[in-house]
Amino acid sequence: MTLPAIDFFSPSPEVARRLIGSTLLVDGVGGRIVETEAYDREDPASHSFCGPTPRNAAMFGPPGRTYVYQSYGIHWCLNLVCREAGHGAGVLIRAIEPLTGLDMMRARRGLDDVRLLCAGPGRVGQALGITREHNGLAIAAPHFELCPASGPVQVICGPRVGISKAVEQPWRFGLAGSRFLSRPFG
DNA sequence: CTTAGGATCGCCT
DNA sequence: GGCGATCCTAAGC
Repeated sequence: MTLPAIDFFSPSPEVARRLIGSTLLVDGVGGRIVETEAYDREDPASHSFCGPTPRNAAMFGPPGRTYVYQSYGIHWCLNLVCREAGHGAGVLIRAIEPLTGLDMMRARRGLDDVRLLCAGPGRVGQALGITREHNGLAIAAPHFELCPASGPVQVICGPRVGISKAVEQPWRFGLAGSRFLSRPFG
């Protein structure tokens, strides 16, 4: 029994919840999404809060595409754009349970521990080989594979991580009981 | 042109 | 729990 495909025109918290349990591959490497965060316009913690800029342009583009940004000059982080074009909403992929292409991910990360391969947005980017070249691409395009969960998924939520504003919004979502989260839920 | 700071990570104590 | 890495962006002068 397969759930319907994710509607990226939906509000970002809804998409973030729906993405939990989905399988994401980039050039055949990846696994099951176990942690996401939603961001939206009118959200002080969002890159889109101050309006469109060259950097966040993809976030104001069509839904169902990627928004890739670099964090702290080091880490590449992957988002999926939500809502209608021009709105400025997205979902940050924070953690993945590694399933496919383990050796490739180990090589890219320089680690053996499967638990740490994709436990955090920067780690996800490194393990999946995400770079600026991946910014603004359709998630339905050849290099990507996104398959909805094949059954019911138990999702938990809590406050987002690593932000100083709008911390109270419980827009972080996770797969209940997963050992591949970037950190436990409160 | 200059500058401050960030949706993080890894290593230190 | 704290801090340095490391670089790009955006805003200010």
